[in-house]
Amino acid sequence: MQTLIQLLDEAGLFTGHRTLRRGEYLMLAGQRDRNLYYVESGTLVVTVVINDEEQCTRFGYAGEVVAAIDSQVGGEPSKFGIKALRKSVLRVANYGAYHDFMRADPDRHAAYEASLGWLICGLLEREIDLLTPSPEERYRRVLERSPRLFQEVPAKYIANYLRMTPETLSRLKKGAG
Amino acid sequence: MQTLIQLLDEAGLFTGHRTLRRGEYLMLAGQRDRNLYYVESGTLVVTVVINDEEQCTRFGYAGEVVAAIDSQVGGEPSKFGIKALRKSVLRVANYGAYHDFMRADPDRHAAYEASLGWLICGLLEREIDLLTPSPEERYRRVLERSPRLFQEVPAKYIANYLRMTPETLSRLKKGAG
DNA sequence: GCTAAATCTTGCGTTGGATCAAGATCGCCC
DNA sequence: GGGCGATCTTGATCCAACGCAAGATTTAGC
Repeated sequence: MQTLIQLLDEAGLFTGHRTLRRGEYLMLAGQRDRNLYYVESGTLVVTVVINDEEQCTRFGYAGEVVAAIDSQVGGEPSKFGIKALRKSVLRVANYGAYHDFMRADPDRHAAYEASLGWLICGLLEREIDLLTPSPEERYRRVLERSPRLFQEVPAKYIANYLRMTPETLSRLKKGAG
Repeated sequence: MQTLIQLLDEAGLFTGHRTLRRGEYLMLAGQRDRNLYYVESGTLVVTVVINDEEQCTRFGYAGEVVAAIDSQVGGEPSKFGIKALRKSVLRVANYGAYHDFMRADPDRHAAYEASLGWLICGLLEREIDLLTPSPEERYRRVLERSPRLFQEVPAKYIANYLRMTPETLSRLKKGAG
């Protein structure tokens, strides 16, 4: 079966590559970004600044697609920034072109809508994680669902993502294996 | 301009009414529900059970539409329950029929996709609220954006929604006007 | 309108996670 | 592969929010 990325590639939607060093920003909060990025290698983090603190909202692993979703929907500058956690190589496509391409064919259109549905389910899951009162419970929930997170992302980002300090996460790891 | 509800009504999509007493459940978590509900009057709360505790994830006010979104997308039983906070009257439509109706016409289809987009933006906003570390800040963020919440929903539900105890919310109200 | 129940407020003791600090370890870059 | 900055661990202290309880107030239902 053909992957989405192969499909986009054959359709000539990718306009180029982008290489990021560790710590380099793909985009800053407050900017309008009209692209979609396929992560060929590396790891990205999507952040939002709350009270002058950078908070992690999700991660982009190799093989995944990232974009400033809120900016594509509302047309406004995005609230989110995206930063490379290590040297990363991305393929770039225009989001509007992707959008039009997906809507041009009934099957692709259905796939596009399905992807929105999964995105929504992911956000609902994330909301449940964040509503979970105990740090240990949050840790265990996410550990079970996203093993990749703990393999590829430095602990201090995981701690921030889990709404706790790095110290607390470190103690949880020790206690709960 | 014609509202979405008028459109659905004229298309004959509403199959009936449902009246709920205060405290009565429209649906329980773990059930599959294939309907969409228009809130004619009253107020609903969407909850999820975490560690035997009911947590509020959002509210349904008069004039709004609620549904077990995750259940419509994944086809699985929903993680969410929906309860009436007061006597409420709903109009009921089959979600699949609504879905097909919206996809049958290009304009409606575009409106349907736009509604998914706004849903996503709302969930992103909610994530930012929940990531906000200080209870006072969370209170002020939501107060500014959702005045209706504080008019129509008992404080203990608001406190739960804001990830704090009713006591803490009560003290914040006193302090911050 | 009256009554009962649910909700909200306020005070106070407790505590879990934050903060601060110091040392150990990791891993990136040259 | 070695040096060094960044990250991670561990311990000690602190404080903001929680939990409990009791009284005031509101609201629902008859």
